[in-house]
Amino acid sequence: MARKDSELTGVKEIARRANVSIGTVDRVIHNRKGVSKKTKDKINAIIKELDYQPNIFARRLASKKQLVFAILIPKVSQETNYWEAPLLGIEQAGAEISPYGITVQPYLYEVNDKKSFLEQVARIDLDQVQGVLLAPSFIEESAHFIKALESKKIPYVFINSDIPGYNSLSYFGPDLYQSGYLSAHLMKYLVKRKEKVLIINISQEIDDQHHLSRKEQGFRNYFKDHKIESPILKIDIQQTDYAHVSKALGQILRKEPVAAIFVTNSRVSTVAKYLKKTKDTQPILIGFDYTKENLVFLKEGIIDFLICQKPREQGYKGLMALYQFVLHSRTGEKNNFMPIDIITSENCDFYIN
Amino acid sequence: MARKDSELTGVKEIARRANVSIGTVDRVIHNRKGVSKKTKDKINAIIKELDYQPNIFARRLASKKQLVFAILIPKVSQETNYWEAPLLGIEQAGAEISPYGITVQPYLYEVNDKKSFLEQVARIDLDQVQGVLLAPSFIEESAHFIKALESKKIPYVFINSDIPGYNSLSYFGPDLYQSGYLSAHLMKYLVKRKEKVLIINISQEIDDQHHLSRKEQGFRNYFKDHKIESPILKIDIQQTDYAHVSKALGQILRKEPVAAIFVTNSRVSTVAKYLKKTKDTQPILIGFDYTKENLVFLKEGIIDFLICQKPREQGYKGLMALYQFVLHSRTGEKNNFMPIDIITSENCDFYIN
DNA sequence: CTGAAAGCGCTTACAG
DNA sequence: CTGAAAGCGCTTACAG
Repeated sequence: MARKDSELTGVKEIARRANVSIGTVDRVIHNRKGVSKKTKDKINAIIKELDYQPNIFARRLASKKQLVFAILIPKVSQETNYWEAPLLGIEQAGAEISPYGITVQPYLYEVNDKKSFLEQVARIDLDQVQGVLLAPSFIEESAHFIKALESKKIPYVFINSDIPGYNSLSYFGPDLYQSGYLSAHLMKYLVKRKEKVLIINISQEIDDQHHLSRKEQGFRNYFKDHKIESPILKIDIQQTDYAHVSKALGQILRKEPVAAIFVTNSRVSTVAKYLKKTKDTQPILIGFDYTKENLVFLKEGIIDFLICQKPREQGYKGLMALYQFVLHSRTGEKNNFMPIDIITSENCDFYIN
Repeated sequence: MARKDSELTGVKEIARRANVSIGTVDRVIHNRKGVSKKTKDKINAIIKELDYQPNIFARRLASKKQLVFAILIPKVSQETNYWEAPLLGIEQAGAEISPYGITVQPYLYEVNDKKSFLEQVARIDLDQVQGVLLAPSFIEESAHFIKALESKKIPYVFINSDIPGYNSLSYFGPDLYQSGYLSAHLMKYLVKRKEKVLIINISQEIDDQHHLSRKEQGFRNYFKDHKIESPILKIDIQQTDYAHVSKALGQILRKEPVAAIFVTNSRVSTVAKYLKKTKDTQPILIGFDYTKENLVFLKEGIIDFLICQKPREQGYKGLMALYQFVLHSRTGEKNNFMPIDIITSENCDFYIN
């Protein structure tokens, strides 16, 4: 039995109401050119009126082309295996969405190397990419790339650190300020009144905008807010290799013995390595991330606390957010702050990224 | 231009090779009857040889029927809002997979009421259901239901507690034994040598197979393994209302003052309520779950530690596992133990289910 | 037990 | 600027 006209669904019903062919409807839906403003407006009105939701099965079946998501994050380096976890999460999400015709293409840069970041960016062909998941480690270089994405209307998601003020789809990672603030809260329990505390930033890139600075601010503000009298020293080390770090540490620690040290990133293991070699009384040591190197020192008792923020989940959820948006136009929360997990030698064996 | 025969894909290629129609191929793929063994075997061999993966877009487009997943979990009760979290996770997953033609039907039973469990089970029409997500609170009653599922070949996933020995697709929840074990580890730091510790089970159903017993075993075994000399008392309270619990507590605590109490489930708030009213020295109190009631007592310092195991994630991941299996024949890990999070008044505001 | 045909709701050339 | 038709890879009656 033939369907009544009024029961048509989808493009056919739209076409019928607009008195055009489904081809024209398709053109309007995809914002392709070659449609008069008049018919375009008419069709759009009907789409709105019907609250038309395209059938994704039909769409993906008819259009054989794959969607490509580019992943721009650091590669695992000799210094740290931190970036293994996000990649695992991304791979899992990638496997789950691959049946929907999505291909994930990783572009991995050296974590300390702006040039390598730019090289990877150059390799991405934006005409072949429908979404980007990135860790914007280098702020200026990222800004440039993001402009290109926005002009092509390619959606992008930040993980691990964000750059406020951009129109990213969403962000999955720590609340940097808050994680510094919580570290200070922990610190409060561990140092006595007026004992000195040292903040260490170890990174090639350190400036006021930078991610590490936001953690430092959180840390300092906790001390301010709670009127803690311990003086805060601070040192920036812009060469990340052990030789440089140990030299810088030696200089300051010989002059200024401190009760506790707060390292603003995963490089805490480098500091631990130095402390282990000195026989002085060991200061309390707090740092970031569940890396292989850090775990060793945590279990040895050199590192006291690690703050960790679900790196694996950042990758997984970040990619899923991209998928939800590109395939289903579904947007979730913009800022997704990971829980601030406190890892000690006692609970580290149970930790799940 | 006509395609070369060898380029056919999917059912058409299978049909060509087997010298049958695609209708017959479809029958074999779906194990429908009415195909001679001979052709069936031939087709199955070809499917295997080609490693044929059905195109889910085409499948879902052609077959207009919805898939239904039944959710069988407790409803939020007056006594505890624990089950709110899993339901939220389930709803989120449900929203994400609804574009794929999946409908989620909740069947919520009273957490303390076997009859209500059976009533909900009776409401589920197994001929209309393609998967089940359940919290098997009542062991015998669940066993019966599971048998029905297995005879109909309906896949099912456990959350929150499992029943070992069944052929569930997977389990998302605590490692019950381990969470008892970790609780004891915590306890070790908090009680002095030879001080008494009290274990409290509050539940209508308590027996050797039961979930609570497995936590208790873990707890006891930690003490054994580590030769901790504190004597362990234990009490089972099978009426969960405050009147009964407080009476039972009064009886034992008047006779036997204890340094610490371990409540094996979320009912710890009932114990806290009692302790708050007595003016005796307060024992250390450890229990389970991030419920509204428990949080109040945690912040007041009556409850010292809450063990929490991501109830929201259990629901989300459980439903996703069902979806992955039913739509993509993808199976993950069978046992998915949630991390054992330790919540204190210090970090409770940062906790994410 | 098996086949031939229609149709699911889109996209993609191609024709005008 | 627009339309008509073929086709994506399945499932679903229906016919025999």
